[in-house]
Amino acid sequence: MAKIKGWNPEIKRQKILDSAIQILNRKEYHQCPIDEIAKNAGVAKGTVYLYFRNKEDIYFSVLINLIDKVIDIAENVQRNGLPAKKQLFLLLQRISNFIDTYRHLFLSIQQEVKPPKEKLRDRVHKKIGELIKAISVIIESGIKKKELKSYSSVALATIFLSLTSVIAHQKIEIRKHKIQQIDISPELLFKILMEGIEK
Amino acid sequence: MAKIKGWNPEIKRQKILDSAIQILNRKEYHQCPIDEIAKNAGVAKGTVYLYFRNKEDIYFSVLINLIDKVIDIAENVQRNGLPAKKQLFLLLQRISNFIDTYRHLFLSIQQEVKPPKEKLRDRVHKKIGELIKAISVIIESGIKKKELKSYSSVALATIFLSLTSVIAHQKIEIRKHKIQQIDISPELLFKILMEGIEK
Amino acid sequence: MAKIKGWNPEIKRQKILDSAIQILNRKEYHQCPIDEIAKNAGVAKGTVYLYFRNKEDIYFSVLINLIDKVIDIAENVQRNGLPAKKQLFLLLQRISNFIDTYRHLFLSIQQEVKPPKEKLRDRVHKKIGELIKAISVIIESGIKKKELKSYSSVALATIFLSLTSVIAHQKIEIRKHKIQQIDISPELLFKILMEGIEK
Amino acid sequence: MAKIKGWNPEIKRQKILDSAIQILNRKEYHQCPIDEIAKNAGVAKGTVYLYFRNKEDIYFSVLINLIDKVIDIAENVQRNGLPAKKQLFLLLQRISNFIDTYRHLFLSIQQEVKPPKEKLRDRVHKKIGELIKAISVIIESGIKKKELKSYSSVALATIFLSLTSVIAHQKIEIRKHKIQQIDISPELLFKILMEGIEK
DNA sequence: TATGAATGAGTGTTCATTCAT
DNA sequence: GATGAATGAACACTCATTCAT
Repeated sequence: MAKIKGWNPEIKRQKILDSAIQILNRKEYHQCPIDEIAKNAGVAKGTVYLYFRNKEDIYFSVLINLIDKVIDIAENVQRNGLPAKKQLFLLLQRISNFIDTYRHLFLSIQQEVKPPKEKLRDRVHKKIGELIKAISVIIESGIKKKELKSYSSVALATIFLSLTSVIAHQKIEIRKHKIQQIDISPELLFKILMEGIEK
Repeated sequence: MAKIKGWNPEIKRQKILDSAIQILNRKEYHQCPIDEIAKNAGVAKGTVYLYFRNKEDIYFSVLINLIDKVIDIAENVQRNGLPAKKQLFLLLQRISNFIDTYRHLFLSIQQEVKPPKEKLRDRVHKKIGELIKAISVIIESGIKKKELKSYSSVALATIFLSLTSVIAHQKIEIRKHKIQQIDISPELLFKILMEGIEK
Repeated sequence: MAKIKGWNPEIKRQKILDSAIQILNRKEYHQCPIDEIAKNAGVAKGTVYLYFRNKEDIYFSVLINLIDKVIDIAENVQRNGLPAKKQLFLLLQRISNFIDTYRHLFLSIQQEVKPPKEKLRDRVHKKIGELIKAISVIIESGIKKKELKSYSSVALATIFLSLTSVIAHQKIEIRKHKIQQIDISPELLFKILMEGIEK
Repeated sequence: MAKIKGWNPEIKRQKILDSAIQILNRKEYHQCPIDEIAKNAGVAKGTVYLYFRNKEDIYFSVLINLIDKVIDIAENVQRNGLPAKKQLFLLLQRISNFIDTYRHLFLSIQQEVKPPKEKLRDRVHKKIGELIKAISVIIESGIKKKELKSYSSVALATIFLSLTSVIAHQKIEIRKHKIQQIDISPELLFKILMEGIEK
């Protein structure tokens, strides 16, 4: 299947994707000319179109690539055999680290993506569904082991994910603007999620 | 042709802003030509530039306008003299209703807005700070009255706000794609926020 | 309706159209960048799009504009009250002169125009229908007055029109390549059309 | 991998040419990427460039190939020993059949081909000259045998050829648009060519 | 010979912004 | 102040052609 020597489409595709991730993490979609993504990947503009149908395809592939990474994190955590609560906390920390690198794109994932071609968007929606599934597996087991209250695990996973965006916003504020240092740590977030805020 | 006595630039500005809110709530920023916003407001393209410096100015003014509305909601709730817990629940419900109308723009508020001209963005950040402040007033009083645990009220307000985006996403999913009806109601969200999910 | 002073959309539209006619008469469609048409018309590229939907719209508008001119010729000839035969000969001569200026575009009219958006092409087809109609009016009257054999006037008009392309080819050959000076004059063509070549 | 003995570059060249004929007969020149022609011929894009200098070379080779086929038809007809008139009618019919298959390309032949590199175009012009020569041989003999009036045989051949495009247009109209079924049959065309339309 | 990945010039189109009226 | 015609920078995408393998 693969060419006998040297050339590997997957590698080059990933190279372009990585370049796109860098650029799209810095600037908004419409401020990222394909040309820049290409140059940054060390290829010509035309080459990008050998690996992606169009700009949207790149964008959504980037998002999916990123979600996949988070899914990996979740699955790894889930496999470590610790109690569900510990796993959730670990997951929060790991995602927090992940966000250190992919601040803006991470928020794009959560952000409702407005009306481009439907098919592409659905790819992302499905992926997010997978991510929520992966998180809900952890929660599910927590519920079974009576560690957690028996709410819908999917609902809880959704809420959990949404909380991570608090972290993402924090990091952006802190780094860029040094505004009001509210500092919501993963620890605090986790505590509240577990115990609530009611006295 | 003679101007009627009570001509008021603020009124026209608001007309344009309202038009922009409508359009920007439907489509993505780059798909909303100034021309469309102008026509929709019943004025000519050039007129828009008499009231706004440029397109970004419109966009951020729209966001600020919206945040102002949410601040109003928070302040109204805060003034009604009910217990803090009740107030928070009421606020969640009111924001939920608000989101019914301003789904997409509401998410744009939360979404980190990427690198346009810094000054404009800061206006939005400050406004969000005000909103969080308004919410934290409620929380603060709850803490004082021992209704709530004594975490940083700003931190709690931030988390509270971030939870509302769960609702916004719900509404979009439900309306547009009818995917997995997870149904996270304000009631559920509120319960979890109060009591946590730990058994 | 029209602006009180100075600005007249029809005049500018025609200016662009005239520019397009010049350029498209010299080179093939795909070798005529909008930019060149615009510059040649003394306007900016964007301005062209205020008067035409897109490049195809320009192209077909050019063709229609040209056919209209030929229709005018035919109608003028038809109105002069001469015998049909004389009229046909006059028409052939006038078209021959017309071709002097619009050699290439004239052939484009006759040429089947391949698969662009159907609606636009149909505009041209309808116009050609009108032209054939205008010619057939002359022929019809010739048939009525027993000057001409009673074939279908539309068929004869179609054949007549197709013969003019012989002239167009001639002119191109003569001017450009000076190949075999066959020299098929309108006179010869007309004689053959009238009397046939059979002895 | 070892080349079979009888490998013949001419055969592969023709394969590519045949592929190009198919594609170019369906779509306009600029809508026929070399890639498609190559794929359709079962070779790689690069291979095409081993047999043709560039895309234009392909195009003009296609036209020449086609004209050659028509020349063959004319020469075959000419050799059958029938009276010139019969031969001309036969030729008209055969070309009519030929057009059934090569509608669009046939019109491209007649169509003045605009300013590409001159050398290539001249090849086509020369070929058309040959075709006209082949037709004029028939006409010449008709003139000699007093079947036909003694006009310039080349001129008559040119006119004859131009009449065939009436047929080509017919076929396109009929097949594609079912517009006004004027129906100009080869029979009618031939009758008019022989006897004229004058009463 | 044959391949097909890579290139990048070329171009249609959009749209924020300006400015003469 | 209000208008909307005009502008032209910006950008996505195509595809003929090349060349290393």
